[in-house]
Amino acid sequence: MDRKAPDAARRSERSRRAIFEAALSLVGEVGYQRLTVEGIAARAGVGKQTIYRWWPSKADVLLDAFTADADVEGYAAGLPDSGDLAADLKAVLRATVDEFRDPAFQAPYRALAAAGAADEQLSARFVERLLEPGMRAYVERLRAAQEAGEIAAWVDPRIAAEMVLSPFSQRWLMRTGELTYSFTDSLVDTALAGFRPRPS
Amino acid sequence: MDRKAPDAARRSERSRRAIFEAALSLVGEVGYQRLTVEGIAARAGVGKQTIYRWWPSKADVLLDAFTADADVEGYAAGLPDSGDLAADLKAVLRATVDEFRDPAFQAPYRALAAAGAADEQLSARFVERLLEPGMRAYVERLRAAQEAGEIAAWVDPRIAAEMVLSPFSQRWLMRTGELTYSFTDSLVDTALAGFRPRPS
Amino acid sequence: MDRKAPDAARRSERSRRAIFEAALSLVGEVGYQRLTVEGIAARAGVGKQTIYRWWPSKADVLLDAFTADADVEGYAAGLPDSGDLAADLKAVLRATVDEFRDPAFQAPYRALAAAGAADEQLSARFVERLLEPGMRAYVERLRAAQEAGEIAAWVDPRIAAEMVLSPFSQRWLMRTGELTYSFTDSLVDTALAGFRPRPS
Amino acid sequence: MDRKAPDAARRSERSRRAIFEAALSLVGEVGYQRLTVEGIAARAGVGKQTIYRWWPSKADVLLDAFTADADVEGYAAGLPDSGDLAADLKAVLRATVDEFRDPAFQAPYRALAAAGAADEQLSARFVERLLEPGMRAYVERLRAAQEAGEIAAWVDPRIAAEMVLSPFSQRWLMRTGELTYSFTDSLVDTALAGFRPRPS
DNA sequence: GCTTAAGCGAGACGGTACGTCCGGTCTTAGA
DNA sequence: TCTAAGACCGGACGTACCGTCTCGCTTAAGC
Repeated sequence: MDRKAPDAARRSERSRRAIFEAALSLVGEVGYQRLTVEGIAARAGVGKQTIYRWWPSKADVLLDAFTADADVEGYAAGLPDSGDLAADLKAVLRATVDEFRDPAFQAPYRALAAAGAADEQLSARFVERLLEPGMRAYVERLRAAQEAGEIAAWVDPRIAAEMVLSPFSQRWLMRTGELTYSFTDSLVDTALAGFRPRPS
Repeated sequence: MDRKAPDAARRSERSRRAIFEAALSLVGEVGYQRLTVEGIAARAGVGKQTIYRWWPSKADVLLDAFTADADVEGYAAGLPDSGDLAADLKAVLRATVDEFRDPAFQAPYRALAAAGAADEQLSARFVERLLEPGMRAYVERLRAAQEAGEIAAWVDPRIAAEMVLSPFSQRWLMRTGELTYSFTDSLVDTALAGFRPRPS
Repeated sequence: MDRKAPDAARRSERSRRAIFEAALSLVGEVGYQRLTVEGIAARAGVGKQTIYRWWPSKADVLLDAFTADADVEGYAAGLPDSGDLAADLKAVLRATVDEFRDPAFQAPYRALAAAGAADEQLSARFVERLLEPGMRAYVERLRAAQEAGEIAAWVDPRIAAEMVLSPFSQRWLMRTGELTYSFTDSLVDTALAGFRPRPS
Repeated sequence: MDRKAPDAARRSERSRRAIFEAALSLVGEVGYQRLTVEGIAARAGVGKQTIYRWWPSKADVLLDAFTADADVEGYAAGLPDSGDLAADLKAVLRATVDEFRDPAFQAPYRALAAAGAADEQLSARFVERLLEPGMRAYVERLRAAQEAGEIAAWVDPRIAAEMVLSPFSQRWLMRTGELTYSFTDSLVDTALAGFRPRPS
């Protein structure tokens, strides 16, 4: 029930891209707090109204900008399955450590996470588009391992996935600890040790 | 490094308390984004300068307000130790679930977490004063269990604590899942299953 | 030299008028010292920025407000010339006495005079737009009288005009004496007595 | 009916002088608008309350500071009387031109005049202490000249004095013209020409 | 000479207004 | 009709001073 739905067919692709680039570069330069719609419009060479016409807030611009860049990257293909669960998880997590250390990736992602933590509406979109697909890939890899007998039947793959991923996310988001390969390796080892099927 | 340090001995305790109460009630009513220094000052019956004299930002006001209220509450005493680790962890986590559902607690805490996620300076204080003491209590309870032989020697209590706590924190902060007793119970059971000493 | 010149073509005439009316009514109610840009904006139903966009200070708002009202009124037409110089000057000065006793006229005019006395930049505009046109009208009427032989050739009309007008202005501005018809009549009589061509 | 009259006997002469010096130097450096009580107190090394205890406003401080310096200077002795009225007036006015060109004199005097123009209460004190004594000296010199037969009996010395002095004051205060010796000489010549007793 | 009450330097306090920044809406001209 | 541009109303920012107040300290007067 918006005032009037703009005609998407007539939308300027050039402006859309310019807005994304401006938003991503600005969030890296000045941070999310000082990222402004006016600033984005000015750098993109675009009128403010062109932003407000298509997005309700700077957070939504950033979310689209970020996913437009990154949506191919994703976990669409799922996690690798070499048959060795521990090795696969460690490899993926080490890659993730690298990714989260890249400032160009970190700045907008952190901004979105922080904005999502504060805004329930936004967090729904953030989770759906960024967090959930990743988590699902882990859950499915764990389920596959379970079917292959690598993991005990009583283990809930969702809980297991969260036990591996959340300590990483938390350390990164709240800066409660360092993000090292040894940390992620330990996470995998400690978790999998408990999930192995028991003789008993 | 500051322009000039105000004289803390002359500080008005009345104003300090009024500011805390105003900040906590306002953040609950209007949320963090619309929480303003002006609004706090107005509700507290205080000049804006009295806030700016003692705190650099609304986030710092809120952090002090929250910890002034809560700093006795804390984990200073450590987690209970009944000898039954699983029962103790479940009880504490269930209490935490209740706490995080209380709007009066949740609003300022979430605001601080979100602000900390975006601001490195702030997150250092947030972690030190709120997150780390809680985490340490878990780590110590786990270490005690390890010494009592309930947990295998190879387990790193810090990693173990994060595997129990972070999934909870992450679900709450990012709203990636429900916070139920059954969730926290599952976390404890799944984690501890893997940590038990093995016969082998 | 300004940061960026606003586009005068897009200016809101409605806002401009509302600002003038607010400024003039407020200066009458609370005086110049307590006249504030915020107060003007509030009464005019206008954002503060709309004032700062077009005027550098409250004094400039008032100057424009006053002259917008009064610029037709003025001495554009010159002083009356009935052939009887003394009568003409007395009539005009008596009218001026009445005018300067009207609070609606006096409040903004006095405010501008006081602000101009303190601020060289402002006084240049104040003199050019308000004082000088009036003075010029007197100078020209005196010159006409000189050509008509009513005034001696050696008299400098500018000096003569100041000798008639300045005592009046000074009494009013500094409150050094009463503004009565008999005072202005005396001024005219005393001055003209000396300017008459002598038989000698 | 003040709250409580402070005990003038215990007043600190050192502070009083320091305040005067600070006020006069500051008004010269930053102008009257940006002259602040806090600034005066800081430069004088004095508490703000020490100023508010003895003066109701910065204008009153300045008025006292200025007259404390200048009250000997004054016209207490009256104008010189050499027997040649024109010469005496020209000499005094030329000296006054010099004085009003001295920045150390001009800054506080202009500030007081401007503040007095805006504030009726203050202008009463300003006129009484600074303007009126000067004017009275002129009136008396003119009366003496009248008694000596230099000026016609019908001339009102007060009007005559204002016709000589006010054009000067007005030019200076409102910056409506230059302050030159030739201007003041012309004023004297033009005025006195009219006041001479006539044969008729 | 000792007490005590005032003035004093200092500066925190509740306020008001400043001039700036930006949010989100609206208007205009151009493509 | 969408766009670039930007004026508009509104409201919060962080700062500067206002005039009041309270704190110890110094200091002169009166006991």
